Amino acid sequence: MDRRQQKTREAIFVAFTRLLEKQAYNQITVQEIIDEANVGRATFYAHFETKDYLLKDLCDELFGHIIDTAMGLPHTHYHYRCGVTDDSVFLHLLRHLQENDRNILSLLSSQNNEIFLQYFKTNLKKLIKIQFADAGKLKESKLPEDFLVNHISVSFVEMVSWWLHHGMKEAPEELAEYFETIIAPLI
Amino acid sequence: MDRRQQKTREAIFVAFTRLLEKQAYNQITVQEIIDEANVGRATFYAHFETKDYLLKDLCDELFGHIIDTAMGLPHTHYHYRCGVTDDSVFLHLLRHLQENDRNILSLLSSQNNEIFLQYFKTNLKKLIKIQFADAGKLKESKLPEDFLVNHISVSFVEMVSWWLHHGMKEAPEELAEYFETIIAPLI
DNA sequence: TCGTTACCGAACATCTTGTACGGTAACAGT
DNA sequence: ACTGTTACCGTACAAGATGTTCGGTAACGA
Repeated sequence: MDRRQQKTREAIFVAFTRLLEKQAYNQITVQEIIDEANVGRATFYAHFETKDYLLKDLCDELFGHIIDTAMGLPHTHYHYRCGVTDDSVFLHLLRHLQENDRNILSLLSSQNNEIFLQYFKTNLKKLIKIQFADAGKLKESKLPEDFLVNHISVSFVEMVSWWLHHGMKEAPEELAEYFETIIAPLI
Repeated sequence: MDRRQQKTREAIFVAFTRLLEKQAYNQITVQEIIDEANVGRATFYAHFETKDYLLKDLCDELFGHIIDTAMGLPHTHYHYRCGVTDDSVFLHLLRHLQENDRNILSLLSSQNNEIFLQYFKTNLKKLIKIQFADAGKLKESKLPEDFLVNHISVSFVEMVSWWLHHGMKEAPEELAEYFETIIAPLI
């Protein structure tokens, strides 16, 4: 890919991220983005059809990356005794988040957090569905598998949201235990 | 209050709701709202400062109503045996939802559902916090009370969301049992 | 009946959006 | 090093949205 394209795309992402940390998504205009990114108007539209597509592409990069690395991990045994094993996907995700890769934490705790939490959930759901499908873990439960996958994904993401809004006082390991407590009885 | 004001306000709410069922919130313009509601431009701005405030007022009416009626109920004993008692707040809410009061279901299952789910969560959290504070139920748990209140609220609302997106096949009673299954072990 | 007030409709300046086009310079491949 | 390609810039533009103003009309409550 042309180096010029890469730079422009990156500049727009960075500018957009900076704006998202300060303002509500709805209030951000394309004009502000191109001013902040210092690119021409036509250039912006050559890269992204609309502001919404820019958001989508940004999120695909952010969460695609996180989930993909988690995909590579060996599948965890969730109800393995009472504790959380060291290679738990969830603990891995929490640690990964704590590193604030690509300012993902700033976005997840900004006033636009709902948008990003939604993308997070969607991607996490895929991950969990695959993990459970491979492991064949949920057959025993009385609850529909689909319901359970949804519940687990949502619970995790919302726990992260809660964590952020309380100053991230807990260590990832402690949070993982919380999660174990609320999920383990179900599987 | 002047009857003219009531009618205008109601007309705008109805028009706005109709639009929200078809379009994304971001795409809806004030122009469309006043066309659909058949009111003058100046009139709209006399009632609502911005589109965002209109949304806020609408949600306050929708969820304020639902939660207020639930507030009036006697507090439920959640871990009362294994079953859900007939006067469970959650079952009450589910039944109330099923009646589709004020088209709240259309909004909760529209493409704008995230917005409304968020308002739902916020209001439900208040309700649960009060119920638990009065009953003093959560003292025994290892989890922080705040975390637990959040988890319960979020789980309920997301369960409703799941329900809607699957065609509402389950009866409220059945859903209430699902909820009991995922929450009861915690309290 | 009468003073008040909500509404209408039109006009308005200002901003945003998305597109178009010619000129310039960075790029990739030979 | 040369050359054709292509991404970018700057400017301009039409179309439409926003939020406000103002005088006239009619519904309202007392």
